[in-house]
Amino acid sequence: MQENYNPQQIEQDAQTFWEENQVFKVSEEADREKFYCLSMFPYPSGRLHMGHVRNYSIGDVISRYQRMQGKNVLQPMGWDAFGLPAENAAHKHQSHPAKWTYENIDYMRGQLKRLGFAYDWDRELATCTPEYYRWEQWLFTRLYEKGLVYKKNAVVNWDPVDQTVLANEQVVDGRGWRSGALVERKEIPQWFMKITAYADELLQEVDKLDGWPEQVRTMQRNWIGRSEGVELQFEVAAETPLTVYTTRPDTLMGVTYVAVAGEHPLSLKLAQGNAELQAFVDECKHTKVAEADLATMEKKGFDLGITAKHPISGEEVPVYAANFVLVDYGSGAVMSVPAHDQRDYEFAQKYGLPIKQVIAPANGEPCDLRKEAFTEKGVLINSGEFDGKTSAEAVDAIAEYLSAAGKGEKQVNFRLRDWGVSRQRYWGTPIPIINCDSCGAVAVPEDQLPVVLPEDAAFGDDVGSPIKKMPEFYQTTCPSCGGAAERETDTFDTFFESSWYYARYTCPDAGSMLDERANYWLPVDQYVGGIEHAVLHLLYARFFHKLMRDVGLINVSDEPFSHLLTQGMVLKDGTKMSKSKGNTVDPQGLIEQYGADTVRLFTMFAAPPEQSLEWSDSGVDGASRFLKRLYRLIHAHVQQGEISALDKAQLNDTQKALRLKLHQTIQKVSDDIGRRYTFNTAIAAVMELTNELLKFNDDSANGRALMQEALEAMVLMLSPIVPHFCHAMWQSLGHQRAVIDERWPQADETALVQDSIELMVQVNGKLRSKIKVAADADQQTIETLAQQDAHVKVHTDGKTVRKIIVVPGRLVNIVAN
RNA sequence: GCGAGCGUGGCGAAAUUGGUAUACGCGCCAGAUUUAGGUUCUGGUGUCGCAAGACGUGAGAGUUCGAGUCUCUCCGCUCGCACCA
Repeated sequence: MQENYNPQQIEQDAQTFWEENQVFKVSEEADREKFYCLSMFPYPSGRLHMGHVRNYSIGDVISRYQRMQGKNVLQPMGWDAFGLPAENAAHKHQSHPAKWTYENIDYMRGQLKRLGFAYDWDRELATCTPEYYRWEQWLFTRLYEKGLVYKKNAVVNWDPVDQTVLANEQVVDGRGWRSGALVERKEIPQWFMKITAYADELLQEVDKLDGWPEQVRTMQRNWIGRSEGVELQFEVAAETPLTVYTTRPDTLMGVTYVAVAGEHPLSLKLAQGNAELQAFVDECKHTKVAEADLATMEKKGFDLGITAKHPISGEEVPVYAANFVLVDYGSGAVMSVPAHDQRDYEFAQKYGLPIKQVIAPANGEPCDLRKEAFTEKGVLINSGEFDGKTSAEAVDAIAEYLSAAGKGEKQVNFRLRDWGVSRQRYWGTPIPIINCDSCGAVAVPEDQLPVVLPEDAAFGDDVGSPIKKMPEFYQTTCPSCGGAAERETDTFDTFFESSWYYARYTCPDAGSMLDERANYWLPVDQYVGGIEHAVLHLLYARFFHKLMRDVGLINVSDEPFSHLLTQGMVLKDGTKMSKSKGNTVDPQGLIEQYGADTVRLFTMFAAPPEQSLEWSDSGVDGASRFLKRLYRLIHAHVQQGEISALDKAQLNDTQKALRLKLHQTIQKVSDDIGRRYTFNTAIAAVMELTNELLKFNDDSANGRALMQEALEAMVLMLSPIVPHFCHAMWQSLGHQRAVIDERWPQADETALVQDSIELMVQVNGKLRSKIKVAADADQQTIETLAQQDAHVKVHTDGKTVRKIIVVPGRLVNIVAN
């Protein structure tokens, strides 16, 4: 053993050992309990950032801990390799997305290996390879046959100068990020996946995901957003009736206008020959597609000059075009009740529309509609035959009335919308569809898959997808009639690839989408990734799992991830590390300076995994210092030579106290790592023990045996976190077998027995003293001892003791006045 | 706007089931070692107060013998919002 800690040497040796012995390669073993630990795969953006290091350190600690529990642990890694940044880089540098992506993968793979993560690299996959994406093309064609995908028009951000579709992040202050042109909303035909067909199951099974954080489950429920309401029609003279959906049919008699989207057919029709309205419709076109922008922009409307007939009263109410109504969500029209909806209220105030109260507070209290809408439920007024009914009664009564009149029906709605998967981009999976003038959209037959993305496409200054200008790609023949036809040149949303990669890792070389191995490994036992994926990625992956189940590829589970850990962001100076803010810390430099173990130790120690982590350079120093101290402690111990067996019966008080502390630490660390996932407190407990050991100067045979016991336990407990360090220390402590093959230490119950314990003594809830009592002291003894205590007496003298509360093993509270 | 969180020393944080507020680490102060710097080691470090003690977990209220923890109101910050991944 060298005198000084040399992380670079130690880490190289450990990694060489792991690689030569292929210790992380796993296969299915029917008689062993499996544990599938997955971290969200990275987008190969160039270099690892601290968020990756944190994510993968957490996953690695859990994997290594589970391995020490004797489980057959699968921990894979791969690349979420399609995406916009590769395309942007290609346009910028006139290079190619494939080259850029593969070079990034090679560099980042090297970084991951240098960090010593226990991955089975034989299962590595990159989603941009035809071997991967061919199977999602296959699934898509199957789903097309099953009617679970369809094509419809949908709105995109359109840059009129660059003549291209922009992602939301490419729209800055309403303008294209390159051209600076005012972005327009434009409708184009796109493919959709019927995730709404699974809305009920996706919602119901959230209840079963008890290994997920409650906040994520709530977000999923809210996102799916099941609501019960009524769909009803407002007739418009000489036009198609307007269909609206409301969750508050009890307020129906308070409708004073109807609003339709600016791009609603009715608005568009009336705009012809009405310049003012046309200007308003055009203005509506310049709203970003993002919901947040719609919700926060100024609400504007335009009187269409026509009326709609109230389905019950027959009253004619004005119809407005409004910029906040979405044409492609629901029916593109909403009924408005200003008295009982705040947004409608503000709109009515702005445009001088009537506010008609139809709900009164149930408790008879007055409500002032001069200030704001009354949005709670209550009792109906001004509602004709429905007067006096409660909101709940009125919902049924009004629904029945509408149903009988053929003007409406009760309906369950979901906020969840079908998933638009078409992207007008190059660097993605080609959508396996051929458009034929006579046969329509035809799925590419199975024997013609994969539809390979041409990697020789030319990238230059111009924006947009190059395959849209490559006849050699899109010109083809119709598989159905044999006539000339054109391929889809759109590609899939990259969420498509990330929705099933977890399953493909189980059988990365399968000659089908998945094979029987998936049923051994699935579901994922622990999934680790950023909280920013709480809704979309996780929902799409849950959806895909059910799709794969329903085409017969999976039969062991309905859900992909049984436990989920959402890690917090890495911050510097209080804000998220990002290139644009210039506050990034490159892990590479730290690894070279301190070694991988120090970087891993700091990221695990600085904060619990679900909280944001504030970066601190001096904190990294602290982590490094701890490893050096522990190294010196082990070195000094090993230098003293042979160790004899511990004689538990002959321990003195100091030794007993240290051994108690040791086994309490084993208990705590086991709980912190195994159950609580609070790695920071686990490390703190080991640090505390280290401090005790540094003070423990006992050269006796039993003292040295106890030191050996403690150091061995600490090395085992730290090995998931700083595996290279522990690999070397385990050898130094005299072991032949590698620490990677050892089991997790067990606390010795006999070491945990205590004769006496300390109790806090409070008077009226304030801490006044501490008393030492026998561990088995009865309540009467404790009460007497507490009352006799001098510090207690100061506060109870002259008062009457009313009550004494004894919390066993913790405290005594004397209530006196 | 809607949805979900967070708020504790100078800083990162701990307090797991309503029961010792600030463990562990950083920083800082003092001392030892060292030619010096760095390293390493020892001690100290919430605020006010000479002390006894009082105060103290974003603000305010409530429940309780007892509240960082539970309830309500408010303030501030962060994340997501369907084409960033």
